[in-house]
Amino acid sequence: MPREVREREMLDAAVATFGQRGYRAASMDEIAELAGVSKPLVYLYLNSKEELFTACIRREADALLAAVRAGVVEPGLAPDEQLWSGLTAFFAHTAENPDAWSVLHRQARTHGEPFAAEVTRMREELVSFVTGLLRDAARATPASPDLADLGDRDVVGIAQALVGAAEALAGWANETPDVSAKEAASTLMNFAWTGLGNLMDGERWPK
Amino acid sequence: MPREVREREMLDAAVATFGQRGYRAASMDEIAELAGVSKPLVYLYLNSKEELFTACIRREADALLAAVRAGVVEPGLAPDEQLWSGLTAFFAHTAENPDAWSVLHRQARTHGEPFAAEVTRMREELVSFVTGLLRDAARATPASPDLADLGDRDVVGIAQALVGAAEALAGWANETPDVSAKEAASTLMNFAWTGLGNLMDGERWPK
Amino acid sequence: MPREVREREMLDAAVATFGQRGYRAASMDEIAELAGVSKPLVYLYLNSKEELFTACIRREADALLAAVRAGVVEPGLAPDEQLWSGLTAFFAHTAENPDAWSVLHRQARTHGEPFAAEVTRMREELVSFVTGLLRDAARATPASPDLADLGDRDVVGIAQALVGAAEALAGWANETPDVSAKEAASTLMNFAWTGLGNLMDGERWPK
Amino acid sequence: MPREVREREMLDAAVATFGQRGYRAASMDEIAELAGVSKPLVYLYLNSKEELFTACIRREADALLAAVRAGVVEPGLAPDEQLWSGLTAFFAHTAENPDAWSVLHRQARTHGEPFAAEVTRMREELVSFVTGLLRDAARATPASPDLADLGDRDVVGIAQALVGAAEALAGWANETPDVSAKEAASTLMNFAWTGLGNLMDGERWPK
DNA sequence: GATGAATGAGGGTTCATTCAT
DNA sequence: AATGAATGAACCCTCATTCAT
Repeated sequence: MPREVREREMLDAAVATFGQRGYRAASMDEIAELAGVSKPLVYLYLNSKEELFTACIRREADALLAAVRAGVVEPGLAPDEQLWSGLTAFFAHTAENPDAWSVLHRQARTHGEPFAAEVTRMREELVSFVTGLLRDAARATPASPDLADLGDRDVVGIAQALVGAAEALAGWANETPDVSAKEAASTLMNFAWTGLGNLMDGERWPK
Repeated sequence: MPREVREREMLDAAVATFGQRGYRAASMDEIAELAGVSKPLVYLYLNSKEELFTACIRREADALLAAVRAGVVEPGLAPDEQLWSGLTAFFAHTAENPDAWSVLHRQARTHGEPFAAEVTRMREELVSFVTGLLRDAARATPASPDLADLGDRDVVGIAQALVGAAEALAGWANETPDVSAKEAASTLMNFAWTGLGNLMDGERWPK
Repeated sequence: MPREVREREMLDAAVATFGQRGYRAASMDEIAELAGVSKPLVYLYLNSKEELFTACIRREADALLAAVRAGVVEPGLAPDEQLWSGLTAFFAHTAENPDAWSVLHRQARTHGEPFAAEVTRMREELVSFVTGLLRDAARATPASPDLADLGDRDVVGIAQALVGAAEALAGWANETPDVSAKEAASTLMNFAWTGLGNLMDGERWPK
Repeated sequence: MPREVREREMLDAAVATFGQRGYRAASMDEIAELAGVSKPLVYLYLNSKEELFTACIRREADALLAAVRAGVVEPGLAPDEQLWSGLTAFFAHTAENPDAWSVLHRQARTHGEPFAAEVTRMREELVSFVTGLLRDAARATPASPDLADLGDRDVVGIAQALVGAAEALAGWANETPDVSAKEAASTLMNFAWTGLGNLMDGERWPK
């Protein structure tokens, strides 16, 4: 069997095992067995547990970023609709790849460097993606005094909050039966776009 | 030395060690040494690593809940101001107890049952606390058609999103220099109460 | 059983195993079994294979040096008789501790730093011990133009040769039946003190 | 590429690797890579690690013996000058082939049978070569009562000591900067031919 | 003549846990 | 109330060796 194929199978097995057991609790034995190969082959191809885990993180981070970007490509949409598209793609992807999501959201950030750095990279790309959306939206609103008086730090903070809310909802949606990606995205838009204050007054998203 | 005191010292040492190393990487040896006692004594008082970790989680979850509740007790406040108080207390507590926060937010949820259950319990109490606030607020807004048409699931989802956003901001605030609890709370209120849509239009919290 | 005793037993087992198998081929399992303890206890007391081996080398090097020095203490002897005493003690010690001798002469010098350094230290002490003897002898021979025109390097070289010859004879004596320490020492004195050129002419040591 | 050439390249690589790493630490992977061939080819030609190492030892032992014999062929020389020639050749060869010398002197004798036997064979040939020289020399000294009263065992012991001294000096010369083969040989002749007792009295070799 | 793919076996190290005192 | 001594089990990693092509 060609190396490339085997290597992908190993990564699949590793993501599943790491996602379910955690980095430390996952054993190379279990990963090898799940991949249907012997342990030495895993080492031959991926060198060490650390490199294997890093390779998992990188692959899944790239896949998630790609999924979100792909979900938002339709041009000419209003900013809130773009955001909604991205969120829907995000929730759909995490729901379809729960082990990968566990690796990224839980395991990788819990086991120190050099793993956290990989996820921080992804998170920063998501955050900058969101801040881009927000700034675009602000520019497109003529009456707006822009987001200028919020300051860069506030904007980043808000994006962090949005990503964190999305991540929490992803976990909740995965554990709650029958919550579709669209429903999760709508819930989040209600919360994040409309704002609690206006929800109180009966407003809803989409208006 | 009385048992109760020793036990608290052990839990302190355990929270610090688990928080910094993670559940698996923390060794009973290290915890015992940090607590200044011999390993068999740890076992005598706390039975096993699993029970020790569970005790840590439970103690810190209760402490965090208590801190948030204590931050909100002033009666007669407007709902948004109550929310702001609770968030401020939350951010202050997590900033002052980073190891405890690491145990609750990262470690406990990363290492499967029975630990995740403890955190889920805490999270659900936070969520129900927040939903209570929201429902109270809605009742206090006469013009509101209440939150009724949102459905229970939406309300819970929104609360989950709020808690998730708060958790993400807590992490970000801990890693970013000089972000005070009040600043984090204000950022979150801007995001969560005002809503992104209205931020675009120049609105800010507090109005 | 008290720690000190156990530790000595472990070192005994380790010297035997390292001496017979070599550093790499000796397994911690075998050493532990020969010492009658479990492997973790070996690690608890001696930390690692490397430290264990180093401890063996150090202990045996010190023991050998002490044996040689003890063999030479009689004051007032002529230099050649002092040398003969030291050599006899050396051959007796190596014959009685063949595993220790293997560790020092073969294993330690074959497995790079930091082991070789320990043996180099011992060898240098032996060499400086021998050069001391030689210089004393030269001073005590009034007619001698001293060893001055030999230069320091020649003296060290000669001492190295003597130690090397002794080491080779030790190996040969251990493998050849019924070669006593005294016989080996006498053979070496014939070679080293009398010199081949004079042996040819029928001279012998002692004259 | 013809088999013979490939095989020599493999042995070269193996001698270098074994000499530097030691028998156990050298891996077939590293040897194959250094030889520029795939691992199965090494097995095809040399069957196993053990046989490969044995082949290395045999080749280098023969080369060293040949070098010493070649250094001594000039007929009609005095016995001490013949000995000096042989030693010079020995020191020159070991200095030019440090990896080979490491294999013979250190590695081969440190890793038990069947390797030690190969070196013992070589050593015995050296010893019998030297005893031949000595006996020839004794016969050529009319006044000498021959070496008869030394007994065979003494002669062999003396030859062992000489070879051991030469080996020790070879190691010392390799580690000490700027010690030429001739200098090492002269130092050894001073020691071995003249004898320490006469060095004390100011004698030197050559007289 | 030559190799990419693959593995059984074994070694160093760590750790949660217990027993006798 | 407290500990020094000890271990079974498991984990990461390496390596000599083979097979199909």
